[in-house]
Amino acid sequence: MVKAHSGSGAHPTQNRLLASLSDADYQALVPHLEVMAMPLGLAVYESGGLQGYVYFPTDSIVSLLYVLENGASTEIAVTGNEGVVGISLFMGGETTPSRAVVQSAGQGYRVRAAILKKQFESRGELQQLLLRFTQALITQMTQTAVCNRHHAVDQQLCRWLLLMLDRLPSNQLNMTQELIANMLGVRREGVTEAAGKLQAEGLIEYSRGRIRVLDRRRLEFRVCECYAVVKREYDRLLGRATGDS
Amino acid sequence: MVKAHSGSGAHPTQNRLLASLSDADYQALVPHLEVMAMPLGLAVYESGGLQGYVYFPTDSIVSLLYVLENGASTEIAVTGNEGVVGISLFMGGETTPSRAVVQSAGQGYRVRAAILKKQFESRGELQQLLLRFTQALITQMTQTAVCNRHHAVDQQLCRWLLLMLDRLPSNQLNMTQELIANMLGVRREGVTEAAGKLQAEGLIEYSRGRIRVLDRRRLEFRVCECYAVVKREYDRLLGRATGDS
DNA sequence: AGCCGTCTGTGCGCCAGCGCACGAACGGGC
DNA sequence: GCCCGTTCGTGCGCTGGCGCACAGACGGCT
Repeated sequence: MVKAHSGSGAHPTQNRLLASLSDADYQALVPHLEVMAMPLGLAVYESGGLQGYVYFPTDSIVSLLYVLENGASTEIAVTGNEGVVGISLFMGGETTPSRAVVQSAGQGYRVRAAILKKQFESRGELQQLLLRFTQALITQMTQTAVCNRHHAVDQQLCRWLLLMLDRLPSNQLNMTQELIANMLGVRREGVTEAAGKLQAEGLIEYSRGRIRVLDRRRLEFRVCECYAVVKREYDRLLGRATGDS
Repeated sequence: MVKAHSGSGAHPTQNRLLASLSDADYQALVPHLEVMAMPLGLAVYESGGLQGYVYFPTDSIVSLLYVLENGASTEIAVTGNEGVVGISLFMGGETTPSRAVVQSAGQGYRVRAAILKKQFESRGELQQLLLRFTQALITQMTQTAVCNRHHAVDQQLCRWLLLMLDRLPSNQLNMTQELIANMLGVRREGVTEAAGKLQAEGLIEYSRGRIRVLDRRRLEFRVCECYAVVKREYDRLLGRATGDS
């Protein structure tokens, strides 16, 4: 059952949430962690569907997104190695009306929901950690709502790029403009235009689904306030981040 | 200390969250509840501010809203007698970067955060209830984000009216178009136009900050899917609602 | 080398919502 | 009953993003 040390040297502490557990909580959870490949596009949860696992990304990134009846979609939040996917499984609702899709391929760990839930209910510290993460996630969601309403596409793109970058080992992300458009809930052409601006300014460089961030500093200068608000809350609630400015 | 029976016959069970507590939890909490007037515009929480109380509205309604640096604002979610205001106080973060403002005057109860938190940590059932409520709130927030992005102002107005209606004893709400505009994060003129449409269709009737809903059924027919999604989640997670179609 | 599917750039017309600037209508206070 | 502040209606021009349509450009595959 202990499969925590297989594959390419993956280790549970690569997920910062797991890493900040107390020794007791950590030891209790580790035997139930399974390493898992998270390929691009994998739907970790479906809207309203019952899934039995909770996921801890290490070098992968998962988007929570909502798909409308007419097919239009919007990303609600994004989770990488700083968090956990599937909060509804310990919040008591079992499911949510949104999807969770792997946006950046990599690895992660998963635990059976029942096991995590049991530990959630018994161990105070694990619970507090998960709840604080949930609150951070809420901040990200609300800020997304506000940003959707008030800010222009190119600023939203900046925000999104920085969110991804914070959760990525390198400064390169594999993502077509079409996909980004789905995330931001805008037209693909809108992304082309916004990305064109950023490229012209020398902030990024991309071709055919491969984006490299050249100047993170200036990206942070160009982004709307929303990014900093979210970042600050994550740092405050979960401790200082790594891939940082 | 027992101030639960003062004023105009207010009773804790008028808040549905309190009403659905087990007898033990309820009895433990009641001595610490204080009746409280919730006048229009009262800022129950300020962004980032430390407030010592958690609030349970009875016939009042509180908006969670986010104010941008330039003064523009957007409502994130709305809470009435079905819930509680101040989740960050038991989620572990103590505060959030958003405001909470009374949108519809009335009464409510408040408890010192420390007391609620203690019971949250000891009593399993109270905790589960609050967490399920939190998840419902998250659904409302995400749906707001999506609706902001994809739906027209008049549909959003329908959604908003229905949300308020569900939390109000009557079919009348006191709210200027200016205020509604702040909530929806749009121009006042946009609300004038949208409200004009609804009035022309005979769905509502309003004058000088007083809106009466004449035909709730048709309002539900006109609203976007977002309302039903949220409603369904609230019903699923918190039990069947009252002010219902 | 050549092909073909994917990805990106661009150019329309269109419309919703914005920002601004008034004017009208209502209603409470003296 | 009058006045004045609040609330609501309306008419601009402007812009950002949408929907559509098509052309170039890159890259993997045979």
